[in-house]
Amino acid sequence: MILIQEIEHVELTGNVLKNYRRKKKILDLLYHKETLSATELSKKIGVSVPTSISLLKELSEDELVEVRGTGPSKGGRRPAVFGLKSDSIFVVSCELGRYTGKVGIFDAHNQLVAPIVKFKTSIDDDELIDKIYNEVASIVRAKRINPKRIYGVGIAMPGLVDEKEGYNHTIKKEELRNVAKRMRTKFNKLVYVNNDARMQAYGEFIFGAAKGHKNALILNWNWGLGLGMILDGKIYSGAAGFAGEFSHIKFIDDGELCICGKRGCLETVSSAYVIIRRAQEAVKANTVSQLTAKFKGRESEITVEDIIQAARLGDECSINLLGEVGAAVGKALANAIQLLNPDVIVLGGVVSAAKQYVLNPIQQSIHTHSLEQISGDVQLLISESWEQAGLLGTTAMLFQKLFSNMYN
Amino acid sequence: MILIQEIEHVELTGNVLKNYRRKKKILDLLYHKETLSATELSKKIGVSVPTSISLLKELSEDELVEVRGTGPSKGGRRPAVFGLKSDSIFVVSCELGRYTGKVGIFDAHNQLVAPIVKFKTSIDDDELIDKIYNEVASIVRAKRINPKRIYGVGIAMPGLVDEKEGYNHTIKKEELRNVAKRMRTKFNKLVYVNNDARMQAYGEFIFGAAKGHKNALILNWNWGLGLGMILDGKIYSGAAGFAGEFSHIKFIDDGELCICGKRGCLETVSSAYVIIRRAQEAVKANTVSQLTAKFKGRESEITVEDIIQAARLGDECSINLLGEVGAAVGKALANAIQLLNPDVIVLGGVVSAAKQYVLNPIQQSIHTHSLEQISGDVQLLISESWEQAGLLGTTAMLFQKLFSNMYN
DNA sequence: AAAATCTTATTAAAATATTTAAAAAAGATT
DNA sequence: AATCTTTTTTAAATATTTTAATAAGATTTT
Repeated sequence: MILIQEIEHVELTGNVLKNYRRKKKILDLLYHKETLSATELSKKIGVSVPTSISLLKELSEDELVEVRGTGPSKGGRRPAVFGLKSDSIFVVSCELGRYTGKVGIFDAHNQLVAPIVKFKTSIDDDELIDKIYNEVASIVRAKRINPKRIYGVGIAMPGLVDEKEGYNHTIKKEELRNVAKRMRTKFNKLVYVNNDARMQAYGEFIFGAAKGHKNALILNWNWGLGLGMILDGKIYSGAAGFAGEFSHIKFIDDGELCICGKRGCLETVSSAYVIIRRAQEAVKANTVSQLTAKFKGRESEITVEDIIQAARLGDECSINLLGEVGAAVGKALANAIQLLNPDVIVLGGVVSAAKQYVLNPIQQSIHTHSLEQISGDVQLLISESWEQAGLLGTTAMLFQKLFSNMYN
Repeated sequence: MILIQEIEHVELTGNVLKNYRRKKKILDLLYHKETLSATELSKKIGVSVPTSISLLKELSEDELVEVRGTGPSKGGRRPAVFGLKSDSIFVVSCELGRYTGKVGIFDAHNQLVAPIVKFKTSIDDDELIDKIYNEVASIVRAKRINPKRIYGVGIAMPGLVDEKEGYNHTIKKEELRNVAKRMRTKFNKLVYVNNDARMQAYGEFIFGAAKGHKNALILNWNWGLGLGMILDGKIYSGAAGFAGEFSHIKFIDDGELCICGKRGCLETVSSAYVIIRRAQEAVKANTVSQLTAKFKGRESEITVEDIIQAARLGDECSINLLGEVGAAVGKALANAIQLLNPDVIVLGGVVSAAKQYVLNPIQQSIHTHSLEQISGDVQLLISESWEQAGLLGTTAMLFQKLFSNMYN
């Protein structure tokens, strides 16, 4: 079975290597296109039709590819179209938050084989990998999946993650930082680790609101503000994998002290935490607000959702609060737009649920702070599938790694 | 002759196409590596040694490649090494400034065949293309170059340039904006047009201070501030080709009115023009300064070089002036660092000649305004070959286009 | 509506290209 | 000088493309 060699590090040469690369390329093309005919494939991989057909025959024998009916024609015999075989290639994708994790098994059509499983954990959890493994094992048992058909495992996690090394610099215990290595030891599969905002960005790029936009900024607006960037159609990670640290962009000279040790970071003005704190303060100060009526005396229970809900019901205090943080984020985004000239910006995370209450001030702020020629064509959207974005991004990345030719 | 087909748009198929691609790949590898053996090439292009040798034989017959001696060995027969033939492939590179242009003919070893020629022009000059053509023609005559051996012509020019279309949106007359088309009509060669800051960035990346750094920011600090970005080893242009508009990043709320119509752009604080104006004002106000002594009554003659020169001689007024603009640029760069996590920043342009008088305040400012983890490893350098950076970048880009496989 | 014609896909066989394996050449190392 | 290594060449084996033939369906004509 051809894909396994990626793990076993078998050195391929000559014709065997050529064959292996071509097959991977076919799998990759089918992963992205769903179905293709032998003729189309022959053009895309640069071989003649007979060769293309013989490669497809071999892939069918490996049970990786199957005929999925006939395609359309514009006046001739209709072609047989090929696609990835269902139930033959799976990957495991996991996304971690501050206190929880979720994991799912996906097939080559990016479909979940069972509902996403949630569990309590954190990036500093000693048993993180074991927990993931156990959750996966129980899905595998329940759905009677052949474990050999699982080809890769990926994690999207908060922190300063170096994708190449699979290293999370934010994990406290030094010996636990090499996440990729721990995963490989436990699963013995292809492993991929990256930052959550970047994987969400990739998910939105491949399947969501940023689909088809080669230059997209995707903001994960939560307790921090993580900016995932798709530049020239690829995830951008920066020199050390630290790109997109939007949270700690200097926003106000001599502003409030931030957890990072600097003053006036964007995070100190517009994180979900700050929004809640400001709402709490307003309630404590008896400001006229629906929140005061509802939460007076138990301010610590206020959530971002509550504030958004109040805004929807016309609460001026909440609307103003969301407007102010929106304007701040918009100003910061304007700089990013000026620098990167994206064609779309997608908002995700708890705060983005506020929709027009943050969209409008952001849009306004972008107009004020950047050149019309550059920002004029930027679409500003809210993610419609943020729950799955990170998992789907990780899945797509795993398949890409699986089907890519590392040599070249 | 194989390369000409790129211009004639001959549709290649099957083995002919395969052969053509492989030859291009060999040329590309030799352009970047200077010399390679048949064995090394066979590995890099994925064919066996006999095939590699036969391809090299064909390229030799086309006079594109030649044996350049024998390579080293670690205990066996020494390999013949191949390289691009001198005097057989040339390109024309042109760089425009606000009021002047310079042009040179380069061989495949990136060497000038004659000194750079300078001439007066602007991007709005009706006869721009004719002027370039005539300058090239006279070099061709003087050096007896076979015009058929010139395979491409490139221009690096100021303005909002869309690289894909070869369109400069900043040119006033609508009908002159399609620069690539005008060039193709006149020269009938492969044509490449891009923004000057981006081409200088590419030059620094391939040959200069940013060499080997896959994520580099290169600042063209002149009348405007253009930021050329190398991200993941490629020039980054953005969705519409407008990326890197550093000049008009919002820097001061409700600041000075900028030519772009907005207020408080970085350009209004730290362009070469602003530096000169502030020096002039200081002289008019009889500030204690070497400049006052030298230029009182003829303030309009002050140049940036004069200010830098004064700073070098210890003039406190000039040192402070450069320090202030440096701090401003540093603060803006800090945001870019936070977003993009580059591994090197290179400064070029007239103001960068001030060396430590701007470097130190920039460095200081970066430290203050960005996370140590991200900015800690960033090198801050001054270009040592800015005069040629744009031309060399354009040259490298032309060869890359020439040797790349457009289909794929 | 059936037959003829056109298009495109697939298969088969011949022609060509490429790789593999073995031999020869050239130089390095012992 | 003998042995080892690596490159280059050669010839046999294999793979791939090309060309031609066949198949299958679409379109047009009768």
